[in-house]
Amino acid sequence: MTQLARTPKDIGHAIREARKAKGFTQKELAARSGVWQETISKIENGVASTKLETLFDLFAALDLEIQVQPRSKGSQSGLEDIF
Amino acid sequence: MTQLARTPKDIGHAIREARKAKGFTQKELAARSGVWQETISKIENGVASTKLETLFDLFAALDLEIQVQPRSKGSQSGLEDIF
DNA sequence: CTGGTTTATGATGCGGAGGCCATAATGGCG
DNA sequence: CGCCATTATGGCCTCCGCATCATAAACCAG
Repeated sequence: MTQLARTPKDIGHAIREARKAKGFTQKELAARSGVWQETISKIENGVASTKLETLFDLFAALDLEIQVQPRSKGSQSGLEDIF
Repeated sequence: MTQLARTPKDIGHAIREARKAKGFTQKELAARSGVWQETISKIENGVASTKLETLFDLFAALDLEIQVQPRSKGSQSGLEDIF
C-alpha cells in the first residue's frame, strides 16, 4: 500500500485511500488533523493546490509519510500520463 | 538516492540535494521549472509552506516524484523526531 | 583582497488556500 | 420512500505563497 504521486490529484487520491483504509470519515480526520472537513473534501478531489503545511498535517493524522525519489520507471502504476 | 520526508524542511533538503546532484544552480532550476530563484531559495531552506503546485513544478524539472506510504518504521533515516 | 557567480533577504502587490458558517447533494439503511 | 450520516459547494474574509525587482550576503576562483 504505497502510492506514487506526480500531481495534486494523485495526492488527493492517496489521502482518500488512506483515510478510508483507517475507517475515518472526513469529519473525524478533520478533528484529528486540525484541517477542516470542507478543506479535506477539496483536497481529496484535487480541487486547489494545497499547502505543504496542510498536507503534512493530514499525513501526520493518517500516519503517512512521503518519499522523494527519481522518476526512474515511467509511470509504473499505470494511471496518469497527463503531460 | 531516495529521501524520506515528514516536514517541509525535509522536502527542501531533498530538492537541494537533487538540484546539486544534477549540477544545477538555483537560477538554472528556476529557468527550467518556472519557479523564481528567490522562491527556490526559500523552499530549500524550509522558509514558508510551499504550494503543492510549485513543488510539483520543481519535481518535474528535477525529474523527481513522490511516494506516499505508511509511516511503518519509526524514523529510520535518523533525523527528525520532533513530535 | 578583488571580481564574478550563486544564494539569501527585503519590500510590494496580487491571487488563491483555508478557516469558518450555511446549505446542498449524496449515500446508505430501515 | 423519508431519515441520518457523510461529503460537496458556495460565500466571506484573512493570511500567506509566489512573482517581481533590488540588493545584500556568501562563495569561490585567481
